[in-house]
Amino acid sequence: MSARKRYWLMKSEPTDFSIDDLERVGTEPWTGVRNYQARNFMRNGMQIGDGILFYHSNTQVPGIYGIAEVATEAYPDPTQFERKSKYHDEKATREEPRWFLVDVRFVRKLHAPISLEEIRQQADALGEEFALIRKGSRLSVLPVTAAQWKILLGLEQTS
DNA sequence: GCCAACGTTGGC
DNA sequence: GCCAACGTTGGC
Repeated sequence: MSARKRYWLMKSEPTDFSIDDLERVGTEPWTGVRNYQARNFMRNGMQIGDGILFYHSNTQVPGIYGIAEVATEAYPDPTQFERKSKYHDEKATREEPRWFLVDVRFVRKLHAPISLEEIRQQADALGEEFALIRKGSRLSVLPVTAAQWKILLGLEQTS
């Protein structure tokens, strides 16, 4: 018995980890999320097989560059326990981990990226609750409705 | 590089 | 519980 598939958008700086990197490795643990809202989406919301829009931030043309999917249930982010990691959290213990992640699996690259600019032009259709273009929102993991998913991928040029 | 917006920390 | 200080995000 599986619940209905959900959709998400996950941001990454391509200099740190890009859609090409994901294609190369296939599956990647989404380490380093240190925001409670984003953590909660991964820990409480995500299910294996959910769709992910892979977004490049902090780059020449910010936007959606590929599709991925949730590959595992949520589990504790191992980097919180690693003293040498920049993601180390001294308040986290293995008995009571603070940060969770899922593994993300490559599905495909888009034929052409869907730029943030194009996405903004669909603001009315996407609705006010869409966190990507909500003023001031910087969430790196955010939910996407089935309707929004359809609108966004409808912007992909297929030629 | 700038800076607005936001989240977190810590003193009180 | 308040809030100033600080750090981070991320578009531009």
